[in-house]
Order: sequence, then C-alpha cells, then structure tokens
Amino acid sequence: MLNVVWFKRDLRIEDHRPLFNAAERGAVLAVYVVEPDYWQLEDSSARQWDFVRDCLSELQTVLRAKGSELFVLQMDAVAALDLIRARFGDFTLWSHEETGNDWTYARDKRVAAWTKGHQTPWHEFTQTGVVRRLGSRNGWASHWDRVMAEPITPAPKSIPTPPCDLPTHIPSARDLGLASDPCPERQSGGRQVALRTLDSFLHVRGRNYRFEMSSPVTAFDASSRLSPHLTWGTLSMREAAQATWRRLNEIEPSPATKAWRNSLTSFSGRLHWHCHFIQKLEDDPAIEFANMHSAYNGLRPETGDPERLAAFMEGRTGYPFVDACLRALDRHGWLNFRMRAMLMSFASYHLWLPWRESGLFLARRFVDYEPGIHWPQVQMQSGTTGMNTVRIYNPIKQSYDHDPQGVFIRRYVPELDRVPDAFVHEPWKWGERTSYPTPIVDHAAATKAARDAVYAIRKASRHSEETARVIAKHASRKSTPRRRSSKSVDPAQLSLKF
DNA sequence: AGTGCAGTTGACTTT
DNA sequence: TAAAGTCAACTGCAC
Repeated sequence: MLNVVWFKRDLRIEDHRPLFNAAERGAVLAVYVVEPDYWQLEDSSARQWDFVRDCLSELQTVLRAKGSELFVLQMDAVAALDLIRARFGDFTLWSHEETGNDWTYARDKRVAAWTKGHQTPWHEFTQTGVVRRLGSRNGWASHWDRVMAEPITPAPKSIPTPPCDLPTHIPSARDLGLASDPCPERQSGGRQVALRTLDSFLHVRGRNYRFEMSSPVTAFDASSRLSPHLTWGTLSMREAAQATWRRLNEIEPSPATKAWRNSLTSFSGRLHWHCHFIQKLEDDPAIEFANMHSAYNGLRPETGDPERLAAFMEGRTGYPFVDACLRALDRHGWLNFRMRAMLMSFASYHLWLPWRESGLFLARRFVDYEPGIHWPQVQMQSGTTGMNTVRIYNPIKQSYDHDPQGVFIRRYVPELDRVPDAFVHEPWKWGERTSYPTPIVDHAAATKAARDAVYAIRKASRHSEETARVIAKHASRKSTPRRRSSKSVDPAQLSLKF
C-alpha cells in the first residue's frame, strides 16, 4: 500500500520519523498541501509564505536527490486526500502532530474524520516536547528532557516513489492572491541556512547571548535566529537542543568560557520554554480568541480606536523606540523577545487596543509566527491571564536602557536625524519642530488609567478562584520553589514565571 | 570629632 | 521579560 507523507511544519528529511517509517514500509508519496484558506487567514502573511517557499524548494531538491519528489497540491487538505485516493487507491497517511492555530486544529479534525471514514491508517508523530491530551502539567519538564534526548532519526537512505504526474510547482504569494508584504531583510528559509545559522550561533554569535538578547542593538546578531526554522521545521527542536548540549559539553569550564557556558545554558532553557508555551495552546485552543481569565472579559473595548491601531501598524506612535521596533519588525520579520513584549504591552496598555487586533497584526509581521507561543504571550502582555504580574513597559525607560546612544532609533526613524542625541529618546522635549509625530498618548496618564482598570478587576471577588484554575492548568512547575522572606505568601503566587 | 543633611543605593512592596 | 514607590542604610560634605 502507498505511504503518503504529509509535510506540514516539518520541512526537512532528517529527524523526520513519519518519512523514515514510511520509507521503510515501501513506496512513498511526499506531499505538501498549500491550503488557500489558511493563507487567507488574518494571522498569515506573504512573508511567511515566502519563507515556506524557500523551504519547499530546497526540500524538493533534497527529495529528488533521493530519487523521490515533493508534490505540491494547492487545495484543501481533505480535497488533496480525495485526489490521492482517486489516483492511487487506499494508502497510509504519515505526518507530524501540529499545534497550530484554531484553523489548523479544525482541519486536522476534518482530516481525522476523513481517514476514519475511509479506513485510512494515519500515523502521527510528535516532533517537540508538546504532549497531546496532556492530563496534568506535573512531570512535564522532565518529559521534555527525555524526549529531546531521544536519538535523531536519520534521513532515509532511499525513498522509493511511484511514477506520478501530480503537480510540483510551488506557487508564489501572488499566485495565492496574498496581499503585498515586502520584507527586505527577511531571513531565508531552507535546511542549509538553518544549519549554518545554528552553527554560527553555537560557535560565534552566541557568546554573549545572555546579555545581548535584551537590546535590539545587539540582539539581531546575538540571538540564535533559529525561530523561523523551528516554526517551519527545517530544523527539529531535538536537533537544536542536542547540538546545544553537545557544544556545552565540549567547552571546558573556566573563567574564560563562563560567558559561553552561561549563554548556552540560557539558550537551552529557552528551547524548553518554547515548548512550554506551545503546550498552553495545545491544552486550551481558546487562548487564541478568549481571555484566559474570564474576569477580564470586557476590560477593553471589542474594537480599538482605529487611529491608534493605524498608528501602531504604521510605526508612528510618537515614541521613537516603539516606532523603531515596529519599523525594524516590518523590514526584518523578526524582533528580539523583549521588544516584542514591549510592543504588545504598549498596544494593550498605552493604546488600550483589544489584544486580538494588535495580536493579529504582529502575527502577520512575524516570519516565525508560532501560534502556541504568540497567543499565550499576547495575553500575558495584556494582563488577561490573571496569573502573572501586570507588566507595563515604559517605552522611554526601555529606550534609555537598551539603546542609550540612540543608534537603533536613528537606523529606523530617519525623521529624527536632526534631533540632537540628548533628545532622541524624547524628541518632544526638543525646542524645534520635526516631521516626527508627537506621542499619540501620554505615558503617565495612559498607564495610570490602564493599571487602575486592571487592578479594579484583580481586587474583585471571585477573581482568585479562577486564578487557581488557570494556574493548575497552565503554570510551570518548579521542583524547588524559591523561599521568600518571613511573610507568608499565597502558594499560588510562588514561582509562577509564566 | 560629631552632627545634620541632601543625595544615593538597594531591598522590598505595591500597583 | 515592569515600574514606581517606600524606607532604611549609607555616603560625602559643611560646619
């Protein structure tokens, strides 16, 4: 019987268990389904598709070298299964589990129903530390360590593929009817560039990762930049984790290597954290749309102020550091974590926009958009989880702290060219006029109003009851909670990093 | 030399 | 991965 390997967000042939197992069984038909409805969603964008296109093109080359082919079907996934069945008769379906957005979840349910209806075996494999139908968060952390330590599955030696005239053409964003979305500094997709990126991070760029990841001045170089590759699977999480551990083991501990070791340990923690977040959306897909804590329903209006949303989307909020970040994101399709958090916090607290609107906009901007990290983070930076401290960033303080010389601001906000260094963080304090807008909201007034609104809800009765539920379901567990001084503390508040 | 005082630092609390 | 406020301890300086 034919084995259909359905490539999704796993665009590689190494450490690919579905492909390896299918190839051992017999004839393989490797398929990528370009689903037009998915690419029309408000969280999809042409820059993401362009990245995927790079990946598919290289995957196709690699499969051809193995005597196989990657067929590209532009249609709904169920229609693709029907088409394959009409052409080849019964088959076995192989793929990786995916924790995507609500749309892909619904599609997977339709595919499951189809396979059941046609008695088609569907073998799904995990490729991250995310657990499907997780009963409890207890023990999750050690499970992650165990899964990541499992051996890497080699690429199949050969991939027998039947003759077939299915299409192999990879459509362009234009073919798909996607809105124009220029992203001149976008990272390229593909396995080769993923491996080079991993290597340069582990041997050159990552030395001061721990300290340089916070500032956008240094983070573009010092961060791993593996995120789009992990999102689209040109590199597996297991490969990234094991390469990091290997590198860590080969560096002898000494004062001279302290920075390297700290950075790599910190990075390894980030990989764990990556899956920890995705697990939240896996457990509770409603996080994409609804407040994690229902007490915050109605906190913000359902529709934000259109002028504020437009200013945010166009990077003209009047806060130089915020606008520099927004414009950098537009050009690169990437931003370091801290600045993403600041942007989301700014949209939610300063601009009081509902998180779904600003969250969709940011999702489209990220080439590495990972729904399972994105939506839980969006809610965390909007104060609607109920279980984290309210983190309202001060964009002026962040500017002085992370771009003291104003180099990042000047790189992305040319309107501020003439403004002296002393005023680049707060140009409204400079006496002269510029073409740069004045702040769209007053920092002190806006954050005071936001804080008051959030704390009014926190204080209300019944808030803590649901907090306990949210924590039980989603919070990370620590084996040795840090003890706090004297005063007794609500155990629910202990060690809740996320 | 000790005192008073303004300013700074850091730990801790509150929002 | 917050920021701002509080408070006590400390510092440097003038007298």
